[in-house]
Amino acid sequence: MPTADNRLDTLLADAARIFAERGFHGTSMRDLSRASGLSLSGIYHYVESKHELLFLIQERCFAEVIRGAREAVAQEADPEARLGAFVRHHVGFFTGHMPEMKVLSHEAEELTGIMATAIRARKREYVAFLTELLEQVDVPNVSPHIAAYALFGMMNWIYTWYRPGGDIPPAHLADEIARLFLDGYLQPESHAARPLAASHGG
Amino acid sequence: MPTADNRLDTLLADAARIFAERGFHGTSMRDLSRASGLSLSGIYHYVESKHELLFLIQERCFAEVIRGAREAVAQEADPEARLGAFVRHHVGFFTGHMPEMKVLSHEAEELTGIMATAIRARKREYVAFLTELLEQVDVPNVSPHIAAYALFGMMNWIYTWYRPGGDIPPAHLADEIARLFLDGYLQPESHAARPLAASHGG
DNA sequence: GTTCAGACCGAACGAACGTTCGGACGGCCC
DNA sequence: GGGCCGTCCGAACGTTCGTTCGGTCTGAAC
Repeated sequence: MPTADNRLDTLLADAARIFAERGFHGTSMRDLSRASGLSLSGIYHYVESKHELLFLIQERCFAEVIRGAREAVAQEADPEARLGAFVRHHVGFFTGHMPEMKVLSHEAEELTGIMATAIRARKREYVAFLTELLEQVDVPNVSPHIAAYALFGMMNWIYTWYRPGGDIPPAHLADEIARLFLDGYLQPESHAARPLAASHGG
Repeated sequence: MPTADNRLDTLLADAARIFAERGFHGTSMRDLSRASGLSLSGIYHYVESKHELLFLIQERCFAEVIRGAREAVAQEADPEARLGAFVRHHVGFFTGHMPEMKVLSHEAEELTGIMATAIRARKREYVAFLTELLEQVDVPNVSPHIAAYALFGMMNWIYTWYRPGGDIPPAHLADEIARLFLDGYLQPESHAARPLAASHGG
């Protein structure tokens, strides 16, 4: 017998899965009814609108990924290590929550009004957090602004090609992306052996 | 007096702009009618369906970006320089054709059947081209497969944050991304002065 | 002057959409 | 046992959707 909270949780999980598969506009409330086992009108007992479903998925996902990132980064002292921890956490979280993170990445422009404002604030918070980490690593002539968005691009693009359960383990993907961003593709030997890149064993 | 070819060209350009603004599913044929100056039924004189509009935008865009990439790469002999040329061309093309490239990146899963097959073939061709360039740069312990998608992520994510006409010139963005991918964020001095990174003046 | 094809439009089609409404059912309180 | 609230549903609402149909207009061909 499901509690009210559980019911909303599973409804959001189902909705995230279908939104990820067919897109927000490509999904009908009838699709969600079929997927969740609730009737069409029954869904409206838990949310006020289709847009609120999208909002709740994005809001909860942002809250969780931001909290996890702060925890992961707090365990490192060295600026480079903190940066590496952020990347590995983000990629790990992404591969572990593909539907929600795809909905977060791909349906970023579907909300309007107060819901859009709230999500934009979360996004600014998360981007600012990464930007600060980048600024604390002292490198000359590099824009932390561009670097932040380039890094998010490397990481968020995952949803377009990566399939969990394939032949790339999530931890390996996280290490590769962290190493690519920090050391670059040309990867001089002097850096290939850095503790950061080697700490997860390749 | 517009010729038939011109009319289709401007229709596709208008459609790409609106698709980029509101998304494929978020755009109605009535929106396109308003934006193009054609009547609702008049659009169907040029295309058979809304999906064919999307297909033509994507097919033409892929053809153009692939042709341009081959040209740009052909002018360099050194593998690293060819890789850099690919990145700078892709980013330059992206910033110069934002609506079409956003539609290409963001509406990649909306087509079905024979149209989807054709676009997927183009995509495979383009990804394979970059993968070959990556393989010709001899670096140990790096997966060209992951590197290709990471690089496309850095570059294609542009549409979510970059605004042409802002304070980042397209050429500067292209240089920064090329440098980030090749040398990494930590960018040791030994590589900061490499001819490739310096060739476009930073 | 008639024919004809290409370019284009107004009005309408059936289907699908998000949402609403009135009510049914079951357990808890008094 | 009667009232009540939370949970959930079937049926329908009005709107919007992609697409179609029957037509008009223009300019070239003969």
